[in-house]
Amino acid sequence: MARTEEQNEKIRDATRTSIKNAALDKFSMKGLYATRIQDIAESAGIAQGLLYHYYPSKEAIYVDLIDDGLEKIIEASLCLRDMDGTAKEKIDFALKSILQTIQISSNFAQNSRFITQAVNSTAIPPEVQKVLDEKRDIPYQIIAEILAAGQEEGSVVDGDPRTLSTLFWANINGLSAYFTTWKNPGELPDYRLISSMFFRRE
Amino acid sequence: MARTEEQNEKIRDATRTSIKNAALDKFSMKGLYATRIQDIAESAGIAQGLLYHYYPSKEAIYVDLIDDGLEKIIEASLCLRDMDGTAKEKIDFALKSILQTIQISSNFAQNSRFITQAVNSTAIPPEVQKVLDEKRDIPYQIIAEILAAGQEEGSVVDGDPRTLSTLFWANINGLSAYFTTWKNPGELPDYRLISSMFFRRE
DNA sequence: GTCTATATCCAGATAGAC
DNA sequence: GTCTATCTGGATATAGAC
Repeated sequence: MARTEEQNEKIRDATRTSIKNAALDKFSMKGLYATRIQDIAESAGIAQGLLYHYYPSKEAIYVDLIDDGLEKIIEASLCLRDMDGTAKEKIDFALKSILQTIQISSNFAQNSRFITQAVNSTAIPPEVQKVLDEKRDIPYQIIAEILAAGQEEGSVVDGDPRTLSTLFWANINGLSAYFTTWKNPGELPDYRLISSMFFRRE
Repeated sequence: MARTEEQNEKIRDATRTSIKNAALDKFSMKGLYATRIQDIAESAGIAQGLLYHYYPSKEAIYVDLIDDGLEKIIEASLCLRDMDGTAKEKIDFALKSILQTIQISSNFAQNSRFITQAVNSTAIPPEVQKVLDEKRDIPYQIIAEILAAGQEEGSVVDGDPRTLSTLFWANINGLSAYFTTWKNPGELPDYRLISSMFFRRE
C-alpha cells in the first residue's frame, strides 16, 4: 500500500531533524571545514548521497544552523529583557541559567559554542557572514539595554553599557568554550562572581 | 661568486621566519583546515612548492606554531609568578598588559587567539593534541598559584583557586576573540572590572 | 525516500629544471 | 635556494538504480 503524502512529509521531517542534529553536533566540535559531509551523514544514519536531497550543499546546512542558533539566542535575550524584575535580577537569572546549560552540556550550550566558533573565524562563506552581520549584535544590544536600565536604577557600575555587555558575553563565551573542550574541566565558577563585576557594592 | 654556507643559513632563516609569520597570521584567522598551504606561501611571498623544503606538511607548521605560542604564554606566566608584589599587583599587571596587547593587536594577542582557537576545536591532529595536553594547563596552574597565595594574604575571595583561574582565562580568551573579529569592537573594558571579581572589597 | 556508484574538482605533496 | 609542472588522494556533489 502506497504511502500518503502526509506520511512522506513526516519521514522527511524526521530525516531533516536527524541531519540538523548531527550537523550541529559535528560543526560545533570541528567547525565547518574539518567536518565532512560524510561525517554528518554517518552520524545521522543515512547515506551520504541522500543528504543532497535535503540540502544543496554543506554550506547550506551550516547557514541554516547559524540562523537557527542565532534566533534561539535572540529569543532568549528578548525573553530576558521583557521579564519583570530589576537589572540585577535579570543578569543573575541569565548567568545562572547559562552556567547551568554549560554544566549539563545542553543543546543551548552546544548552540552557543557553535555560534561562537563561527563568529571567531574569518573563514566563513559570505552567506554565513551576512546572517551573522544581521543578527549577531542583537544579544549584545539587549544586555546593554538591561545594564543601562540598571545604571538608571543606580545598581549597575558606571561605564559604557555596550562595553559592559561585551564583557558579559566574553565571560559566557570564554567559559562555554573552556567547559565543552576540557577533559577534566573542574567546577564552574559561581555566577555571583561574574555578576559582581557589573553591580555596585552594597 | 658562490654563496657561503653562512649566507645560505641567513637566507633560510629569513624564509623560515616569513613562513612562520604568514602561517600564524592565516591560522589564527581561519584555523588549520580552512587555511591552504597556498595561502601561507602567497602571504610569505614564496612558491607553494618551496614550503615543503622547510616543513614536511601543513600540520608540521601548525604544531611548530602551537609549541611556540604555548611557550610564550608559559614564559610570560612564569615571569608574572616570579615577579615581586602582592597577588593583586600581579593580577592587575597581567590584566593591564594583556588588555593592552589585545588593543594594539600585538603578536602576543594573535598568539593567544591562535592557541584559543586550537584548543576550542576537537578536530586537531594527534601531534597537536599531544603538545596541548602537555603545556596548555600550565598558565592555568600558575594563575591558580598566584590566586591561592592571595587567599593566604587575605586579599583574594574564597573558592577553589583553579576555578578562579579558569574564570580569569575565560575573560581573557573571550575578550581576545571578540576584539580580534568584530568589525567595530568599541572600547575594551577597564581591567579593574575584571580584577574586582577576584578580590575582596576594602 | 533511500541507496550505491561515479564524476569532478581541489588542495596537499612530489619531481625535476634553473 | 627557488621555481613550475605534475601526481595523487580525498571530499563534494551528481546520476541512476531500487
